[in-house]
Amino acid sequence: MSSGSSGSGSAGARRPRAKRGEGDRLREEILEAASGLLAKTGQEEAVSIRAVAEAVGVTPPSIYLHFADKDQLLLAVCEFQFRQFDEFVEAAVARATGPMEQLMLRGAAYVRFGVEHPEHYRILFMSRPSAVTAAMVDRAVAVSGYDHLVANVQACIDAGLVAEPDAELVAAGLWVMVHGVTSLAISVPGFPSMGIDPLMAHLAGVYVRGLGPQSPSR
Amino acid sequence: MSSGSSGSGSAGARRPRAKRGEGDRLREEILEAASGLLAKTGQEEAVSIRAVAEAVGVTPPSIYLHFADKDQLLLAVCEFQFRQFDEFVEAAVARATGPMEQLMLRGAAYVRFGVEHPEHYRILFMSRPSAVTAAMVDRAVAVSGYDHLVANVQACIDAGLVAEPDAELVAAGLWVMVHGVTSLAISVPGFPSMGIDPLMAHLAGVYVRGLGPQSPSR
DNA sequence: TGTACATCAGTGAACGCGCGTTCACTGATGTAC
DNA sequence: TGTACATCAGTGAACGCGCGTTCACTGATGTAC
Repeated sequence: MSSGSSGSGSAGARRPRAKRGEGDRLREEILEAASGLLAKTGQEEAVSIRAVAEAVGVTPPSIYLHFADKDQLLLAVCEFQFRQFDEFVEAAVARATGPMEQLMLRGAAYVRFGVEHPEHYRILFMSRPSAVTAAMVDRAVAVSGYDHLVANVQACIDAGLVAEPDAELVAAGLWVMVHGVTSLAISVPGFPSMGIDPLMAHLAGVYVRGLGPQSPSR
Repeated sequence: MSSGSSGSGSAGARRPRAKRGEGDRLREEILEAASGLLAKTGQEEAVSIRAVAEAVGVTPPSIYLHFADKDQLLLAVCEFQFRQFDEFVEAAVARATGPMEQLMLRGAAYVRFGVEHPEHYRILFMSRPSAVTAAMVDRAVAVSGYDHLVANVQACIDAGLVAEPDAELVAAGLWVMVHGVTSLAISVPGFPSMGIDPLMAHLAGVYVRGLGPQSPSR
């Protein structure tokens, strides 16, 4: 680490300086490096200004050329993650042939993303709400997953596949289920004992039967 | 803060020294102070050796008379929380007259605890698994909630109230639901838009109908 | 074609801070004779 | 009853560290004349 001389091999090699108009390239590289750090170290605290700078191959003050302070950097990372999450889910859903199949694919993709990128998932849906993130999470949830989910549920209702008429209520319930599976799976070692797929199959079965077109409770 | 002189009023007043045999009293006070800090500040990072010491009214090195290092302190705090959580749920469940009512009360108490003590809940069920906590969470989950839940589900099955014969599977599904509601409620501002009680009622209704004694899917 | 100059991406050294932890110590409490 | 001593709860000062952030700067790239 503190080996002294010229230094080209260490952790992050010094990257070539950007050309005149390409100042924004560093911004993207910073976001990617921060995401990579998150995935690699598995700890949000590992994303420090200094660590990100080193990963990019740049000195800490350079970060401030693109982000006002650490909060703004983390917020941008969060936005970056939301975009990736949304793309992942929409890609998985694209091949569905009907609204119910789409709903199932959506849920499966949601869980898969979370389990495969636990640290990113934590940032998106498990971090403490703070003044700085509140506004953006609010917006991002609206923009990315949630509206798509509500529309998907509404399509199921319109097709007569779901008896409960309140799409928002059903969407909230479905979110609870996929989020519950995902967050327990990445937080509680050994959960679920029977494996994620059997649990998801059980939940989907129960939920579909419980919601299905036979008359609801009242 | 840095007002200088003798200092009796500041944040934590210097507490009287324990009598000869009562060294363990400080240990309890440290755990309570750490829990209090967690609840008051709403941030796990606020629980530093120095902050806890100040809250108790003692100097930082005193902590080391009772805990080998910070990890051991946090682990003990975690244990302390699990005990409180378990007591809370079992107290709420005590008044139930049948296994299904007990199950409902259990779920409601679980969610209530989490919503009322979000930081404690985060520590118990939402923190990153680490080598030091893995063993203890594993044990604590077994000891406190989970076994009780499985037994409760089994009682419902035995009473013919639930058709699915796999108690562990149903218990996992129920945990997913209450955890999903709780953790989204404390992480996503504005969730659920319809309020926790209507959402819980919806989920309970769907789940009970889906699991109920009418024939399961196959 | 050549030179002076503005721009802009990035550097290097330093700041003050709070942290976990260590170490030699102090002084009240209890015990042995 | 009195005195020397062991015990033990806790102190005070200091350590080295990594952090976010700042400031004056450098030197390559492009532009005007």
